[in-house]
Amino acid sequence: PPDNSICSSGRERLGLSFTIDYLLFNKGSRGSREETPEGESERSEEENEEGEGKEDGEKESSSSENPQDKPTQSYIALISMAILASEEKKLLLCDIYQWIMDHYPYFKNKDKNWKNSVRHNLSLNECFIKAGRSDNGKGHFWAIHPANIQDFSKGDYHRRRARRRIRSVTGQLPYPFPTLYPAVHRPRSVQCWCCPPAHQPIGHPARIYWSWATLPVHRAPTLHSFI
DNA sequence: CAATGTTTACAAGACT
DNA sequence: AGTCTTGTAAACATTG
Repeated sequence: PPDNSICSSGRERLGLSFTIDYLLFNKGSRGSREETPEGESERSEEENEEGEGKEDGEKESSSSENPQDKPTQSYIALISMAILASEEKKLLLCDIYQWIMDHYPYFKNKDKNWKNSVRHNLSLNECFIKAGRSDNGKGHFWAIHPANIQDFSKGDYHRRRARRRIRSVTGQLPYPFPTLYPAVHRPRSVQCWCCPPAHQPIGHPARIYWSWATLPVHRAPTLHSFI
């Protein structure tokens, strides 16, 4: 599917085969995207991606295991699955709890330590980012760093790779950024962010960037990028 | 106050 | 062997 906000060279530079915009605006046709070149850098990272065909994100849950057994998936995996299974690819903390309990009965009627671990993982791992406040102002939506969506949606939750990818996109840590994922009302006609008009001074973005994740690699995000 | 979020510490395994 | 990842625990801050 065409993504008219990002030209192919820009996408290539980013090493991303889709963006959060893609996820928000092209629901339903997921998974049919071409592979990213991604040839470099990732070399020795194992390729044991068995989690392949979980197209619908739901059904695989705890499947064959005894529901009372602790899931073998890491917290990163559980949180990511919850988020990716949501309509808008973002969830409140309480919804993440709920999804995990719904899909992994092990966590039901368990003490709260696992919730502490969930919060700990959300805070600690760069692959999880805050995506706006909740409606009631209490807490944030949590989303997956766009640089990780591709891997995570394939069931590849390796953090080392995840971290490298984030840094390769942003050139720095993901925080602090003032605006995350405000993209819902983005006009479809916006021109490609990575190819500004010729008259535009270099390094001076002329138009609003819709999420820091879509910033070109060669231009480090700054506060001005979001205003 | 309870829920949420951040941070530190430590141990066990996995990885390089 | 050193580093990284993951899970667990816990202290503490923030927020409604």
